[in-house]
Amino acid sequence: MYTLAKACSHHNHGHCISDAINSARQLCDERGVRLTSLREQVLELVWQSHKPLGAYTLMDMLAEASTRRVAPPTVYRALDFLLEEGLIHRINSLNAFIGCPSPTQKHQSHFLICQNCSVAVELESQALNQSIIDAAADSGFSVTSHSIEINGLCPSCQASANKESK
Amino acid sequence: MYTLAKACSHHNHGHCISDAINSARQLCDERGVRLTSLREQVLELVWQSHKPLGAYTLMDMLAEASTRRVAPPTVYRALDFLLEEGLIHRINSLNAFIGCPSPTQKHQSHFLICQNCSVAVELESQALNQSIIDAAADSGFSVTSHSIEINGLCPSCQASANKESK
DNA sequence: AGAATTAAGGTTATAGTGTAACATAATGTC
DNA sequence: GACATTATGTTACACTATAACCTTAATTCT
Ligand SMILES: [Zn+2]
Ligand SMILES: [Zn+2]
Ligand SMILES: [Zn+2]
Ligand SMILES: [Zn+2]
Repeated sequence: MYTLAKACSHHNHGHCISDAINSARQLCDERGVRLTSLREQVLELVWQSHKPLGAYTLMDMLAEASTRRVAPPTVYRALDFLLEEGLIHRINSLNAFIGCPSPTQKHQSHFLICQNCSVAVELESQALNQSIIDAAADSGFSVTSHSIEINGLCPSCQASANKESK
Repeated sequence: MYTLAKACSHHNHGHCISDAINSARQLCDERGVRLTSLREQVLELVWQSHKPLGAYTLMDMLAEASTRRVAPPTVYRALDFLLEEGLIHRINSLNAFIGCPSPTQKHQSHFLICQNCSVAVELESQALNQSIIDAAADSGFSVTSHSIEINGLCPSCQASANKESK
């Protein structure tokens, strides 16, 4: 799991990409599912940044990279596969997709989303998970999945905002 | 705030509707904003059930009720107003809207959504709110808003499922 | 290896969701 | 009533996602 501080500040992002691709290959191999070149290419495009990207943006990037036209179903099918295998998540409030840094551990989609720089990072909190389970149980609700999307400002954008206001 | 048990079982739903309309009128009056007949009509349609409804469904209901054609911007503008005033919420994972039973108290959008009967009810948990604030603070993230969408089975659908499997 | 089967991707068309831009009507202010 | 403001009507379009059908590639089974 990457920290928010890392994702929204300067870092060697090549490592993020190669780590994601490598663990995806291993994971797919272990599960006996096929990480085809198209799927890998889409995963790599998703990982170009820590910002969620829309399907049509990915489609354009794909078209640009391969000098051939790409139609929506092509990218959506790849995205469906990646979602299914937990290699990416979908941010519902943005209609956008982002790479998962820890696809081997099954987990729910919980995100911090900076409304200034658009960076989104996963939030992992056992206390938060427990709060959800408890709250649902109080209502007699049986939980199968949940998503949390928290909007606000990442540390670097808070710093910029403070400078501005001085 | 309605309980989940009430919303997903038989109850006098007329009360839900009239309560919602009455408090909306009062709230808009106090705030000096106009609950026009169109806005009130959309609010009433949203409250026809405890299930989130899409904008186009509402548009069709509106057209059917008023024997005149209604275009998307008409319903979206009414929905925007109702969202702005906190009279309804948007369920991002469903692209749908649902009435808020407690619009006078400002709060975030936290929902339990039954994947069987589609009923969605708000979840109010101070512990959950605190968990979010704490988890975000740990990352140095400054929160402005958040939404939680929990999918699963409501009590009555759990009961039905148990019967089925016997 | 060759045939049968399955999985993945290509292609076209269309469904579903949401807005921009501009015109008209209603409301509020002086 | 003149004027500014707000709300709604209208048309056209942008963005997001899927259905249906066909072709190609990979896997499986003799
Ligand atoms: Zn990175
Ligand atoms: Zn930021
Ligand atoms: Zn009710
Ligand atoms: Zn149910």
